[in-house]
Amino acid sequence: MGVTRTDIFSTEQNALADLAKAMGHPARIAILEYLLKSDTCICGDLVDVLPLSQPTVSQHLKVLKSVGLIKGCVEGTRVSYCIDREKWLAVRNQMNAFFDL
Amino acid sequence: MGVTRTDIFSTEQNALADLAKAMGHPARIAILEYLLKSDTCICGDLVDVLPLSQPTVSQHLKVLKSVGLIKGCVEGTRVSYCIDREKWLAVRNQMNAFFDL
DNA sequence: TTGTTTTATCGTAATATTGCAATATAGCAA
DNA sequence: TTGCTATATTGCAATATTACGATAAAACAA
Repeated sequence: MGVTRTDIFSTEQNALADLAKAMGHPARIAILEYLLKSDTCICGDLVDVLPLSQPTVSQHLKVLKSVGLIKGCVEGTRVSYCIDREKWLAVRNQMNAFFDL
Repeated sequence: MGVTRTDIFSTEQNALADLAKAMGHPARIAILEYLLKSDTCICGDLVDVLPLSQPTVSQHLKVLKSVGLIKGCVEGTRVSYCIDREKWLAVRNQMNAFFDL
């Protein structure tokens, strides 16, 4: 019915699935790659770099933020996003653990 | 419009996103975990193990097979699925490379 | 104050996903 | 052949996702 049965799975299974889902769009992969490269954590540039509209980029950023992979730092009128390094390492370990099962 | 703009991203970005997307459902995580544990690569049991209908399980298996994470081995009326170990290692490396960027 | 810039949100249309009942298909047994 | 078992496919309804134009909100400049 278009709705995922999260209730019948473990917290860990849902968490891993949510992370994977957030990474399950090429635009979000591109955004993560861009943020990984630029430690300066620029945001508005993403709209220039990606051939997507500003609302669409904003939407993708929201998805990535919702799972904690990135953080938004407000700086005046601008919001500069950056990788949440702590979460990033945690997710890396989570992925490693899964693929080493 | 519900349709992902794959054309504006690289093959690598789309490939990684497709893999993540396939992993982006708790039922598919559960299926992968089950197949990782049972080297005997049973299939029909998945329908008993998971509180999902047979068509739904079959659908999830199809998604995992489409990205190559699992293989289906026909054995009479039964089809026993198993992890594609070669692909599994490749994906693990792909993920590692991404998270080590 | 009024403008400008930047980002977020709203509203909407098109498409995708999820889940299941019903049915089809394939292999085997009798 | 018929019947049984196991899996795949079809069809459908409900919901989710994607994308973008329009607009709102927030901070700053003049």
